[in-house]
Amino acid sequence: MCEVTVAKLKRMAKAFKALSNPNRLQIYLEIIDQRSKRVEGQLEAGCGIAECIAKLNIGAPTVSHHVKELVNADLISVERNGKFMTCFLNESMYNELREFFDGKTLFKGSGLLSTSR
Amino acid sequence: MCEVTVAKLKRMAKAFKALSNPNRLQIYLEIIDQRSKRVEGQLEAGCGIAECIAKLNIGAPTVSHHVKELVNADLISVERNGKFMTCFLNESMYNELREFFDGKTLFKGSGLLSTSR
DNA sequence: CGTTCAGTTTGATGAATGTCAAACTATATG
DNA sequence: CATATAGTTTGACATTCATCAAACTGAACG
Repeated sequence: MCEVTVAKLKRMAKAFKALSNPNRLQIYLEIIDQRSKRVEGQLEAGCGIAECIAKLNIGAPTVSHHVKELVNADLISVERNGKFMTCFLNESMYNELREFFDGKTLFKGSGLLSTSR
Repeated sequence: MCEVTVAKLKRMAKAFKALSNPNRLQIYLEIIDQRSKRVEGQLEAGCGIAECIAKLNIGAPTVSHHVKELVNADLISVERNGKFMTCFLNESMYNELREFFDGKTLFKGSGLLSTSR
């Protein structure tokens, strides 16, 4: 009965870990920002990785690594667009995170801790 | 103009890091859960650390360490109550996190990445 | 005061993390 | 094809993390 709950907990922890590095968090925010521009009209907005490399003061390999971690945590997805890579927000994960802090969480009152293991 | 933003970003990253460990996340959830019970009537509910030690399958020193990290990230506070320690949710941080995923974030459209440094 | 219960502090240790430089791959373009 | 641009992979390194056992502190209680 708590199997789903434990799985969700681990997924959440993984997402939080991905957002726990300031540089990665900035990349994620940039992607959210770009998405809002897409909503404003243009279809395929997305966020170029090149931009992140240019704007953050860390090297390209590190940005590449961070983006991969965001993908791995299901927070974003990446698509090749010719020479460029474009990042897209994973809306369902974003919603899951929002609900987590909405007080509507499944965990609430579920006696979570008794599922130790 | 972005000083506040960068500070908030770091604070958020720190909070996410504190929630990035499954055991710590479980402790945090237990505290949220206990808080809801307080709202239901009893005044000083809170969450005993002893309970966490009993319910999680990690040792007391580790729980103590995790609790300290949650406090350090401003997610909770701890109070001595005779022989026991009691944990309380930091509501303002909880709200800050909720707003973060509400689309009402300050970061949005603020050209965050150009503040590299 | 001695003991017990609740939790902390102090090492120690193996694992994971963030970063970079160097070498690599893939796409576009002259 | 040669070159440039965008990004990845690999290997290395210093730092941080999660955990534990052992020793400690602080409150209650007989």
